[in-house]
Amino acid sequence: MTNPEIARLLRHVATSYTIMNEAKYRFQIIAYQKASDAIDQSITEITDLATEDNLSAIPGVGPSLQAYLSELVKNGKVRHFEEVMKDIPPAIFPLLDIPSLGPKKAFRLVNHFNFTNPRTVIADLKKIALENKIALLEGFGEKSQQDILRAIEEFSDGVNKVSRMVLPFASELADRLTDYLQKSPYVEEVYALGSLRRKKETIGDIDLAVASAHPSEVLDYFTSYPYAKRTIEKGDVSASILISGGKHIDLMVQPAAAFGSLLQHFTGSKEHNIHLRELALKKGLSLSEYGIKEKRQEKIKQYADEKALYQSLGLSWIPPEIREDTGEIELASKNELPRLIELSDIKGDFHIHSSFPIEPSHDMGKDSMEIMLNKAKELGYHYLGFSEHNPSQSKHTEKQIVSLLGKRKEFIEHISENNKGIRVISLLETDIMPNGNLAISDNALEYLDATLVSIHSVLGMNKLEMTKRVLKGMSHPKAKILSHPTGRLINERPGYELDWKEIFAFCRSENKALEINAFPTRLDLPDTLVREAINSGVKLVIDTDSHQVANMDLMQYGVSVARRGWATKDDIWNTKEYDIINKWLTS
DNA sequence: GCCGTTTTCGGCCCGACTGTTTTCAGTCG
Repeated sequence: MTNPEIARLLRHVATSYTIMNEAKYRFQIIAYQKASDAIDQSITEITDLATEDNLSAIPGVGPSLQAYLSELVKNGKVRHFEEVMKDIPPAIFPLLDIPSLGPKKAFRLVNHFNFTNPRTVIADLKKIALENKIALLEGFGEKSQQDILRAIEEFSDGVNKVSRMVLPFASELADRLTDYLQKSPYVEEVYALGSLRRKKETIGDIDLAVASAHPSEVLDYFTSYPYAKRTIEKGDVSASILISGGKHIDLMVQPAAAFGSLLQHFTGSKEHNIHLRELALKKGLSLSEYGIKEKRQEKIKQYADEKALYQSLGLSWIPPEIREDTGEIELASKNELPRLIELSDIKGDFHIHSSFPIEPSHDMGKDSMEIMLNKAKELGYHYLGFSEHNPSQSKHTEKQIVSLLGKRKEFIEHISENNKGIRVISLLETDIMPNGNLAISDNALEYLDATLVSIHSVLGMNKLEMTKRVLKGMSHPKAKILSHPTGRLINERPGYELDWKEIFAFCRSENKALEINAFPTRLDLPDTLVREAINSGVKLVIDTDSHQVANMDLMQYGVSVARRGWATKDDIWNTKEYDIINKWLTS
C-alpha cells in the first residue's frame, strides 16, 4: 500500500467517527486526521517503516496507530477500522473529494437517496441534482443544489486535481497579483504568505495578506481581478477567487496595527499555528490572527510587527521556512534556533553545464564558459565549477573520450588565465552505470579536479541494488559529490529509493557531499532528507545545475531547501573559501 | 488517539464564510 492510500484510509476512519458521533470522538478524529496528514507528507514509505518497526518516527502516530498500521501492512486490513466503518455506507467517501461536501452532508445525501455504489456515486448525485431533488431536502436548498452541481462540474474538469505549482511559477503568479493589488489606493501593504513564504517545494493556493483600513474596498477590488473566473467567497475581512488554470487565491485584510498577527497567522503552517496557540493557552493567553487576548478578557493586544508577536509568547522570531512544528518552537523558547544559511553566504556553484563541445551523453549547455563566468562574477562568486555531462560512451572510443577531456582541460586553463578574478574548477557530471562503475575511464578522469556523479539511466532498480550502485560509484577517489541524489522530478516521477542511513554514514566517513540541486523541478535532496543528512554529520553543496546562464539565478531555490532542512552556513561546502574547497575536492 | 521544560493524566487552536436557519451547522484553512 502506498502512503497516499494509507493516508486516505485514516481519513475515512476519521470521517466515520465524525458521522457516528462527532462530539464523542472529537479527539480521535483530530488524531486520525493529524496522522493522515503526516503520512501524506512523509517521504519514507509506511510499509518500510512498519517492517523496520519504526512507525513511531511519524509524528502523530502513537501506540494504537502503530499497532493498526502494522496490522494493515501485514494483513492488508485492520479489524478495528472495519469495526468503526461497518455502518458507514462506502459511497460517501468519493463525495468527500467534492469541495463543500463534508462528512455530514455526504452522509445525508447518500442515506436519503440510497446511493450504494462508490464508483458511480458522483454521477448519481449529479443526476439527482439535475432532477431538482436536492433542493427539497431539509437543510439543503436551491443554492446548495447549484453549488453541488458546480462543484461536481469543476471536479470532473479536474479543477481540484491541478498539479501543485513549482516555486518560480507560484512566485510569478503571486507577483502579478501583488502588483495588481498595489494599484489600489486602499492597499497599504501586500504580501504573499502561506506555503510560498515558507518556500515549500510546491505550492497549492496563493495566500495574500493586505494591510488596509478599508477592507471592503480592498475586497471589491480583489474580486474584480481581471483574470478571476469567479468569486468563491467574499466576507468582511477575507475573500477567495478562482482564476484560470483552477488556482485558488485567498486574501485576508487587517488594519496595519494588526498586520503582524495576520502575517504570522497566514504564513502557517497549520501545525505551527496550532502549536503556537496551545503554547499561548498554557500561558493563559488566546492567540488568533487578530492578536493576543488574556483569557476571559475582551481586550485584544494587536501586533503590527511579527517579531514582537513571537516575543510576547516568549519566543525568538522563527524563519518562515522552518515553521512546520518540527521542534522550532521549543528551540525558539530557549533562543537556540540555528542561524540558517542565506543566499549571500554562497561563494560558488559546482554544477554548471557550458556549451563546450564535449559531445555529452545527455543535454549540453547553451552558453559558453566565458558567459557563465561573467555571470558568476556578477553574482559575487569566488569560484565556478564546470560540470558538463561526460562524453557519450556509445559514440566514442575511450581514446576519443580521453582526448576530449584533454582539450577541455587545456581550454579551462586558458580561460582561467583570462579570468583572474574568479577561480575555475574543472569538474564533470559523470554517470554511475548500472553496475556501479563510472561511465568514463580513470585515464579520462585524471584530467579533472574532481567529479560529480549521478544516476541517469536504469532508474527502476530496487532500494538494495540502487544503494549498492550509488555507493560503488561514489567510492571512486575522484567522485566527491552525489548530484540530485534521489533522481526525482517534481510532478513527474518520484525518484528511486536509497538506504539513506548507509549513504549518510558513507558520506560522513569518506568526506563526500550530497547535492541540493536548486533546479525548481528537482529540489533534490528534498528538505526533510537535508535535515536528516545534517543530523548525520553529512556536508552538502547547493548547485543550480544550470544549462544556460539565466539558470544561475536559481540558486535561491536551493538555499530555500537548505533553510527548510535547517542548514547553517557551516553545513554547506560552497559557502567556504576557494582554498578550503580546492583542498577538499582534490584530496 | 496523542503527548509532556508546570502533566504518564488531562488536556487538545481559532476564526471566516455560506446557506438555511431565526440562532446555527457545516465546511474550510
